[in-house]
Amino acid sequence: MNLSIYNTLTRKKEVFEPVNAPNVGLYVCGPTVYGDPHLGHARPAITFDLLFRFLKHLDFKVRYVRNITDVGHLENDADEGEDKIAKKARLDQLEPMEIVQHYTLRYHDAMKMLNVLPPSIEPRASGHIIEQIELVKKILDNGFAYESNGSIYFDVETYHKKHNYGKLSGRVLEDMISNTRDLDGQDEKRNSVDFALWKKAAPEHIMRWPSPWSVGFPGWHLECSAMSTKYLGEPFDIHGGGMDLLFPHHECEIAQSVAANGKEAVRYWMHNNMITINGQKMGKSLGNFITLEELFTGSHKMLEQVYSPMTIRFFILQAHYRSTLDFSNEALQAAEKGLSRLMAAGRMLGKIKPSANSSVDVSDLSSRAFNALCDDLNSPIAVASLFDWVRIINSLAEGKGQISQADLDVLKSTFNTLVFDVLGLIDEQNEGSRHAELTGKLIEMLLNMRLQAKANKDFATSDRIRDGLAKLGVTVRDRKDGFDWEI
RNA sequence: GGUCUCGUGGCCGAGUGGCUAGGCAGAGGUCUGCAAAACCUCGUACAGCGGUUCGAAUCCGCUCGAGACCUCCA
Repeated sequence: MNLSIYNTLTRKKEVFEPVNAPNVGLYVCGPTVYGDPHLGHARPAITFDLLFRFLKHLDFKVRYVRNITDVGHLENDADEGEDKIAKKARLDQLEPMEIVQHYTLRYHDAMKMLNVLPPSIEPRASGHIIEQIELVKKILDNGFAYESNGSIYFDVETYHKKHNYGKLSGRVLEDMISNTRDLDGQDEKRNSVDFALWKKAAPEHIMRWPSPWSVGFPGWHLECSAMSTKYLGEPFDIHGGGMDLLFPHHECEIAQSVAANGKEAVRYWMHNNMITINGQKMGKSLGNFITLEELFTGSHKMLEQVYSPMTIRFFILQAHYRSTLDFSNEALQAAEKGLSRLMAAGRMLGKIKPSANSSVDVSDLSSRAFNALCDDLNSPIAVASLFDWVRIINSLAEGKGQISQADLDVLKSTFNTLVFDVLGLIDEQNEGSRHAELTGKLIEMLLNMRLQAKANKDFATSDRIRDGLAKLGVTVRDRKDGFDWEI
């Protein structure tokens, strides 16, 4: 079974063939670090973490590059637009790099909690000014950019005469020109659709670097073009990001690559869809976003309860990455319950006693899940198939049906591979700290005493133990041959 | 206004020209000292109206509705 992925460029699913197998180059647009990471950030992070993990599972050698945007991302496209980082620094009276450091660490913390693997390389825009200047030079030399008052702009119309500006987003340049509103402060540009490659910095601007044209800073779109090809070569395999970056960001990346090198740098473009809240996009500018920390601590007025990082991860995996996903307490609670059932079944696997023969077909179970992931990362189908396993595991645990030792071993290892390695879920109850281990042993000691009490028909003691544990948040479930518990 | 996407049972969400995912919630049952869990059974849903077809929720057209992008956003 081959992996196929939906390529935004061609609008269809294509069989994935790396340029240089078994190596795979993957670039994903990371965050602009000027605020706390929110639920929206979790979507691409988890989507491409799944891709990263699955590619590795398929024995590809993946170099995963995810950038940190720490300069050049303007508030808007008008020339007066302020750099997001610089603005935050001004408001908080901090060095821009303090802002960058603070929110980069916050982002890393959140990613770790979501069990998102760190990328192979995490380059920063500010660390690649030289590469970006070189790229601007090439584009200028090839006649696709012009200087204006110390700033360099990409000449979209000239580019479009030879190439197709809009091929990724499906936009028609002529329409865009006629439909663009007049914005203030665009005097430097020849055309409203032109975008900045290099901006001359105002005197009060702190983040500034020398260049042949002015002391200034690079344009936002430039960093991804410069950093992706620096580390992944040209062309490289997969470029990912949120759908909202499709235009203009990724369209401009293509234009920059073609203008500089005469060819496109990316073979497969992948875009995750948005998370919505009450049917509307959750976004910074709309002010309706929930930060990941608020979710983990339940501290947001819209949240009815705390949602664990794994609940968020599972919630996101239960939808296909190209669909919008609507946030609600109800949906998140459903995900939480489903996940806990899945994890309980995983723990139950260790308690199943093998028989001489099997009444279940183990190989059949795994193929459905892995085939689904091969089909453009269809994680919802993969997850759905897991629940077939859950039913079988629970039935086996109750002594209904039989499984041989060999099949049981296969079942365990496939379950672990799929659930923990590929989907990247964590059994939060089994998180193995020494405290957790001790707690588990204490709980089991109490439950064994309760078992004894039950055997003696001392239900008063038995209930006292169960109720006491319940008050501490430990759910007890009686089983034929003992008990099961969950925090 | 332009470009595009979507409209699936109480909720979330897959899928697809004929074999009616899955989760959560709900109903009944089995088990159990009780409870919970687990297991079994139960919902014939695909916005509306036409058309194509032996057959469409799945393809086409129209209507209505929602959203995204077109300015920063994952």
